[in-house]
Formats: sequence, structure tokens, C-alpha cells
Amino acid sequence: MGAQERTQKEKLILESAIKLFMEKGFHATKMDDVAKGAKISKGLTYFYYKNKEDLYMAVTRKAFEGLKDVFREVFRSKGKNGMQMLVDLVQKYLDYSLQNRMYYDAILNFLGVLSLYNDENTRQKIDPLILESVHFQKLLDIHHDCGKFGIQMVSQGIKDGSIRPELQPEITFYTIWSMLIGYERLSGPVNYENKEIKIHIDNWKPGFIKLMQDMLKGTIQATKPNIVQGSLF
Amino acid sequence: MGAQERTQKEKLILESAIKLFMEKGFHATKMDDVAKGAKISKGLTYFYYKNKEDLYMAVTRKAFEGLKDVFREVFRSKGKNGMQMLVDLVQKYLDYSLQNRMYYDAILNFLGVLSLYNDENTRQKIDPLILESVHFQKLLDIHHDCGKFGIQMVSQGIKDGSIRPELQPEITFYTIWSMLIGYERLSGPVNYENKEIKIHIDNWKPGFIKLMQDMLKGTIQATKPNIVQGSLF
DNA sequence: CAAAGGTATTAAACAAAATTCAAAATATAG
DNA sequence: CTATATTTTGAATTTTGTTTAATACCTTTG
Repeated sequence: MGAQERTQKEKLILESAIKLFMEKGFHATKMDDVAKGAKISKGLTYFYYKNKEDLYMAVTRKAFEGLKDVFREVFRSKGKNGMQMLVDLVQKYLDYSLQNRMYYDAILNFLGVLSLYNDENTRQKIDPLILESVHFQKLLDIHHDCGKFGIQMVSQGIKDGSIRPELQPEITFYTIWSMLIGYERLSGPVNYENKEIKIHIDNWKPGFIKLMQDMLKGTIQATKPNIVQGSLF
Repeated sequence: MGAQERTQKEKLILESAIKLFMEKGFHATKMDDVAKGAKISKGLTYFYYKNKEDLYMAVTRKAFEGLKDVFREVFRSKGKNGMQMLVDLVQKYLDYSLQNRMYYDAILNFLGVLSLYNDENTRQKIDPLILESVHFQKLLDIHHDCGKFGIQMVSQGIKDGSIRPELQPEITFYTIWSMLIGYERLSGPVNYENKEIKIHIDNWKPGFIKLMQDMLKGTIQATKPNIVQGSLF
């Protein structure tokens, strides 16, 4: 069996895992089911993936690679100034995170682990199986690349004058990324008491993007006031 | 044994669980250890908590109650306008999330579950044990209360003129909350290649808060430009 | 006060699922 | 075509969450 066939099998297992994780989530998915889905024996999954955590890291890697594609695609697109790139990024990022919930859960989980990893005092709290995974190492790079793309977009915006010059690219980009991460967690319909008003992704997103733009622009042009209108409290 | 003694035992178990979750995390903590820590038999933990998930929900509840205290405390503090309240909230929220990492993980996990819960199509993907937990129901209320506090702060700021009037309180508050959620996930030292510059919580936070303020204020007063200085790309 | 009934507690049994392993099948190379 | 390495399997093992049957304890009441 050549390396091609090997990766072939690896892919089969990965695809089975992705399908099941999407349907039932990580914990409800049994290694038995993954094997069945890939039409192999359970033991063989352990030949290609060290353990369930390693398999999850492989899934996470695929998820984060997809997100990195979003960053790259936006960054490579021609004829946009920095601000336009960032608005575009926000749109596409949110689309990706909301349309691939399981993937995004995986990314978020990785970011939590990363946060522990970057601090020597907390590193030992990470499940050793995660650190042993080859995919974890790759994820560090992918995360780094995304940050680099984003920071460059802000820098670009400062250079071309679409973003106010006193901003620091790193801090600014990380703040935007923070917003994006939280958005997905909070989105979805939220009911407020017996009132029928819901804060829903569909009517929240434009306001969210506008706020981000306001944050980056030098001057804010006031639109018509909108005070109590539509407000619950 | 009266109700007091009962809650006494419940607390003992909860405290043991919290201690262990903080030290080793949820998965690495075994029900056996929890029981040992509370100096009771393993079986008894199942008398007071239906299952491990239920116990985790109890921990999450304690975590979210602590966060709600932060919201309430800020909201009740006198002599502040809306903007000052929000800046205060951001400071205290980040302190809380960074000083209680395990608690915050639990809250974030709950927010993820909530996001599934609020959408009828995804609700069935939630582990039934979570939905059965009494603590889950309480968490819905606590989450709601936090939102209410935050939205009221923004409303207050619009009324007293410290926040620009065209903003919608709900959307604005949820956007701020998004930022806060993401901040914790991204914080910690991040290394960029061989350069020794790190984006660290300590030097990121002031810039983060400034950006949030800029977003809410009607006019942005430019400070001295800071373009390439300290920027990596 | 003693029997009855409920509540709390334990230790052992059970079950589910991840992981390991020894043996068998298959492929590859000399 | 034989020897060696790689792949694959199914069963054994282990770990750990959960259930249960038996026991101790406490409270009420006749």
C-alpha cells in the first residue's frame, strides 16, 4: 500500500468523523461509529489516528484551514482598500462560522487550548494527548497565519487612509477578531420575556458591522437618531 | 437530616468539583475524585447530582452567578454615566474572565449550548442530560438578566448623552459582549515569529477598551499617529 | 419508648466506550 | 517465491460513569 492509499484511508476516517460530529457532536460520537462509517474495523482507526483527541485535532485542522482560506481569499482580492477588506472579512468570517457550526466549535475549542498553551503556568493543564497530536502543531501555524493576514489588512487600511492612522494594527485586528468570536456565541434568536422582539443574527449583523466600521473610521457621520425606538429597556 | 444539612453536603460536593475542575479540567476529573474530595462515597454524589453533566451545570451556574454579580454591581454603582458604566463593566468582566478561567470556560460552554437551544432545528443536538438539569433552567434566567443589565447601561448612556444617540441599545450591547467573549479566547501571550513582540493581555487591554469607547462616542479625538511604530507587518 | 417509614450512605455490580494487542491477511522487495 | 514489512481485524483490557441492593441513620407517631 502506497502513501496515496494510506492518505485515502485517513481521509475516509476523517470524513466519517466529520459527518458524525456534525450530526451528533464530538462526545456522542463513538469510535465504533466512526469506524463503521468508514467501513473499517475500530482497531484500524487507531492505526491512522493515535486516539480520539488526535482525530478531533485533525478535524479542527480542517476547520481552521477553511477559515484560513477565508482570510487569504479576502486578502488576495484586488481593488479593495483596507477597510473594505475588513468589512468583507467580517461578512465572510461570520458566514463561515454560522454555516459550519461544528467546525467553529472545534476552532473555538482550539483557541481555548491555545490560550492555556501560550501561558507556561497553565500549559500543564492541557490534555497531553492534544499536545502529542501532529495536527496541534499545524494548528499553531494556521492560527498564526490568520493573525498575520488580518493585521496586514489593518496596516493596509492605515496606509491607504481608509482606517484612522493612530490605531495599532495588532491591537485593532485582535479586537475585531474578538468581536467575531463572540458574535457566533451570542447569535441566534434570544427571547426577551413576553415581548416578541428577538435579537437575531439576521437583524443584528448589519448593526454589528456598522459598529465595527465606526470604530475604525476617523469620523462618524451620524445617521438619524434612533433612541428608544425598538429598544426594550 | 434537614434541608440545611442536605444543602451542606451538596455544597461540599460542588466545592470539591470546582477545586478539581480548576486543577485538572472537567474531563480529567473523575467522579471518584470528586467524591474523595468531599469525603463521601462515589454513590452519594449521584444522590445529590443526577450525573456528571448535572454537576457541571451546577458549577456553570455558580460561575455565571458570579458574572451576573459583576453586571449588577456595575449597574448599581451611583454617579456614573452610561459610558462610564460600560467601561467599568468591560474592566471588571475581563478581570473576572481572566481570573476565573475554569468558570469562564463553563460559561462559554453554556453559551454554545444556548445557541443550539435557541434554534429549534439544533436543539435536539444538545445532550439530554443537560436539558434535564435544574441548573440549566436557572442559567437561562441568569443569562437573560445579564443581557438586561447591559442593555440598560447602553440605554442610560444614550439618555445622558455619553453615547451617540443613533445606536440601538440591544445591538450595541450585544456587540460589546461579543468583544468581551472573544477577548478572553484570544488573550495571552502570542508570539510572532522570531520577533520578540508579543500581543499580551496587559498591553492589549487599554487599546481594546479605547476602541470600544471610540465605537460608542459621537466624535473621535485623534491622538498622535502611531502608524508603523510597533507594528509587525 | 419502640416500631415503622422514610432518608442518607455505602460498596459492589454493571455497562459503555476508549484503547491495546496478538494474530491474521495483505502487500512489497529482493 | 520467499522473507519481511505493513495493514487489518476482532477480541481482550481498562477506565470510568452510572445503577442497585443492602445497610445505617434519623424522624415520626401510636
